Order: sequence, then structure tokens, then C-alpha cells
Amino acid sequence: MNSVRVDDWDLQAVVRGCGVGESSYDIMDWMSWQSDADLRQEEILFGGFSDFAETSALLDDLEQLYKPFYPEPEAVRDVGLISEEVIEEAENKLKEEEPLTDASTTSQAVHYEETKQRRRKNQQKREVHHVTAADGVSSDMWAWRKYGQKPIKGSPHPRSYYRCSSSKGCLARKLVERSSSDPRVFVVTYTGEHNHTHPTRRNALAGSTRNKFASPKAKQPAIAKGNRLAPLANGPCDSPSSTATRSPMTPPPVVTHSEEDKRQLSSNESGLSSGSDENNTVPTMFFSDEMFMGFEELNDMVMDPGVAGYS
DNA sequence: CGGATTTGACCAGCGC
DNA sequence: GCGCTGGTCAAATCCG
Repeated sequence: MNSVRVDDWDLQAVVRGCGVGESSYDIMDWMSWQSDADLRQEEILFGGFSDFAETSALLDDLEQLYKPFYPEPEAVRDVGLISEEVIEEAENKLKEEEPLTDASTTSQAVHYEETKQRRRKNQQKREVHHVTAADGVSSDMWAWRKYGQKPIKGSPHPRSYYRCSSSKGCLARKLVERSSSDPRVFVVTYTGEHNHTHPTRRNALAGSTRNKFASPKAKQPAIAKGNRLAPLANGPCDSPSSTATRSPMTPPPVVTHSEEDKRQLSSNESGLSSGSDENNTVPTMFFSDEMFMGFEELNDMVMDPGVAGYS
């Protein structure tokens, strides 16, 4: 009752935890241990956002405070990119196949554009990230809203579809699914690009739904809220009730601890244990009351402009 | 009331 | 042309 279980949270954390290319910033990765991979990632992700850099001193302090509350995250294992060059090459090939003999012919141009759009469906820029549940504790500053979930042939785990909710009309998409070979690994695929500036940390953290699960009184619903009559087909880990507006600093949802959970908690002082469900091989992290209070206080520190030093 | 998730339905691309 | 599959839509519902 008084501690936090994270097994229902992992996929969401992964969803929150990855950004696209140079325009993303992963605060938790930044706050995590600065492995070489992390440093490289930070260098890539951090560069374009000076307002984030301005708070680096504060976050550095927070890093030290947060360290005891997190298991050691693994670096992003693999990032596969389909480069712009590949897309361009595909487009050029398409143009060769369907040359526009008369650019002034509107219908032809429209047809060409439609064809291009259709074919580009499989040629969109994609970034494929392989992240672990531990990585998922981290998060980016984009807000993602889930709009679909589909079982994927050949995979025991469904794929979740997210779109950017930071801005209406944003074409950025995010696909999240578990690796069939290693359920601990989540495959996060980004498509499309954001058509807006990166939301500021302050804006991203603010709002009525911030800290949605931070209160000990808040309880993660046992059944997904969208359709309460429909039980989760694949278990909570595959059907996270993602919350795009959750603060990246927010601890996992609070759920009632079973006796088994408590036993695991007491036998695992590191705060990290394995889920007991044979279908749930993702590490399950527990948070004690004290740890949880630490989260809340730190969250408030970050949320409070006066404390955090935001102007 | 606004914004969130869930899930069945629908649509389009692709292979045979 | 047809069926399979992946991606998206939208109604239902919940939460703060």
C-alpha cells in the first residue's frame, strides 16, 4: 500500500523516454549516470535547447538527489536510422519512374504528389530506438498521446501508436512495441517530424495533470480507463495507460502492494526486482514511502519556479 | 469540461 | 481481385 510498483509503468516510461534526433532532450538520461553513451546522447540531444542548459546546475544537483531512487539505467542500446539521404534517394527514384512532363498540368502534379505521398508511407524517415525498461524511467519533453494499439503478427506483444500532442497538426508519430526476442527491450520507432518548437521544460512540467500519479492518494486504475468493460488483453505491461502529460520527474503510479510484492520488496533492498509474472520479464521496481516522498519533494522543487530558478 | 486511453471499425498498401 | 496486415479514426469512457 505504501510503496510504488513500476511494472505497469515501464512501457509508458519508454514512450515518454525517447526523442527524435537533435530535437529531443532526455532529462532523465541527462540526470542519470553519465556513461559515455549518455554523454554522446546528451551532446546530440542537448545542443539545441539553451533554456535547458540554463538549468543544468539545478539539475546537476537534482541528479545527485535522485540517484538513490533509480536503478542504474542502461544506455540506449541501438539506434537505427533511415537517413534523409535514403529518403531523398527514394524520392529521386520515384521521380525517375514518374517524370512530370508538364509541371503546369495541375492534375498531373496532384497525381504525382498523391502517388509520392502514398509510396512514401513506407519511406518515411524512421528512427528506431532499442531501449530497456530502465531507460524508460527517463523521458523526453515531447507530449505523446496514444491513439491506437494493434497486435502485430509474429509478435506476442501489441504495438502502441502515439502522436505528438504538443501541437495540433504535428505529424510526429511514435510506435512502441516490445522486442519479441527480448521482452525487456522496447522498440521505439519515430516517424514524421515535429512542426513546432520543442516545448520548454517549464511548460511541459506545468499543467493541471502534472504529477498525475505523484500523490500517494492517486491510484493507477486496475483496468484501463478508456473502456472499463474491456479487460486488458495482454496484461498491464503491454497495455499501459500512458499519460502524455505526466511530468518526466513524476514517479511511477501508486498501486496497492500485494503480500508477494511486499516480500519481494523486503528481500530486495536495491529497489529493483523482477516481476513474478512469467509473461512479465521486465524488471519491476519498487519504491518505498520514503523514496516516494523524495520524488514528490523533488518534483515540487522542479515545478516551483522560485525554487527551480525559472524566470 | 478538457484531455486522456481503449478498442472496434475502417482504410490503404502489399503480396499472391 | 482478394485477403492479410499495419496504421488511423472515432465513439465510449474516465479523470482531475
